[in-house]
Amino acid sequence: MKNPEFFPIGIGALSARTDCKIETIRYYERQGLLPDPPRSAGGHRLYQEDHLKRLTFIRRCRKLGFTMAQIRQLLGLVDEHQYSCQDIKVLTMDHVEEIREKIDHLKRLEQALLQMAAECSGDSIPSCPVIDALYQPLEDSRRA
Amino acid sequence: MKNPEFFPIGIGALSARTDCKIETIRYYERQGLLPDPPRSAGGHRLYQEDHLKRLTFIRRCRKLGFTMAQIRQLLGLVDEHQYSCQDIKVLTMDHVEEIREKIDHLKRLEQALLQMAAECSGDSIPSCPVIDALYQPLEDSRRA
DNA sequence: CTTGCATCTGTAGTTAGTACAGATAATAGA
DNA sequence: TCTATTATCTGTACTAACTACAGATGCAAG
Repeated sequence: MKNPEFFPIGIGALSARTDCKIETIRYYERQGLLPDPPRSAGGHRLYQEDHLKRLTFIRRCRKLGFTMAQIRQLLGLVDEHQYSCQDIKVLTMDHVEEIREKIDHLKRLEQALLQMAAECSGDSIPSCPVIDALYQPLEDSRRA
Repeated sequence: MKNPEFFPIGIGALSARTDCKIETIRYYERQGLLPDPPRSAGGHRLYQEDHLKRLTFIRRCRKLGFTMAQIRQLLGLVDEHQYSCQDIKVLTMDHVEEIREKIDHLKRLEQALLQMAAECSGDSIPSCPVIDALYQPLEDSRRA
C-alpha cells in the first residue's frame, strides 16, 4: 500500500491526485503552464509538492471556466509576486462578466426554441412549423 | 447593377446572402451538409435557390446553438421526407434541455467566483484570498 | 530474469470554422 | 482582343483544450 505517498511522485500519481489525465499534464508542460520537472535516470518525470499545488491551481481555474490564457495571466502575476488583491479582483470580475454574457445568450436561444416548439402540434403529421421557421431568412430573426 | 440577382449565383453571392463566409460554405460541402453543386466550365460552383434555402436553414440552426451533428440529423429527416412534427419537437426540446444545463452550470460558476471576489478587499496589498482559494484542493469545492 | 505495468515521444483526431498561399477563371475596360 | 482586376479554385495549417493512439522504452515485483 502507498497511502500518504511521499514525494517525488510519478506522473501517474500526480494525475490521480489532481483529477487530470496524464496527457493533459504533459500538455500543460508543453504550453508552459507547468515547469519542466526533473527526470529520473531513465527519463521519467519526478514531481514535488510545488508541482502538485500548481496543477491544483490550474485545474481549479479551469473548472471555474477560466481559459488557459487567463490562467497564464493569473500565474504570471503569482510567479512575479507582483500581484495585488486589486489585480486579481479585476481579472475575476472580468470573467464573471463573460459568464453573464454567455448566460444571457443562452437564455435568448432557449426562448427562441421554446417559441418555435410551442407552435408544434406534436402530431405525427409529416410537416412541422419548426422546420418552416428554420427555413426563413436570417435578417429579422427577432422580429416576433 | 445586380439587384434581385438571378440564379445560378456564385459562391460569393451565396456567401453575401447567408452571412456565411465562403470558406465555411466549402467546409459544409466537405462535411456533407450541402450537396456538391454543379460547376461552370472553369470549375466554379454554381448555386440554385435550393442551395440558398438549405444554407439558410443550416445557418439558422447554428445560430440557435445546434451542433453540426444535430443539424445533420434534422436535415436527414427533412431529406427523407420522413419527419413528423413529433420527431422535430423531440430534437428541439432535447436541445433546450442541453441549453438549460449549460445555463445552470454557468450560474454555479458565477456564484463561486462572486463568493471568492467578495472576500477580496480590493486593496493593493500583495496577497489575495482569491489566489488562496484557487490553491485549495479540488475534492470539496461545493462544500460551502 | 522475465513479466507486466508505467511512462516516454510524437502524431493525429476532436468542433466549427478561419486564414492563408499559389494557381486559375471570369469579367470589365481600353 | 488584350489586359487588369476580381472571383474562385485547391490544399494546407491554425484556433482551444484537450484526448487517443502507436511504438518504444523504464521500472519494480516475483
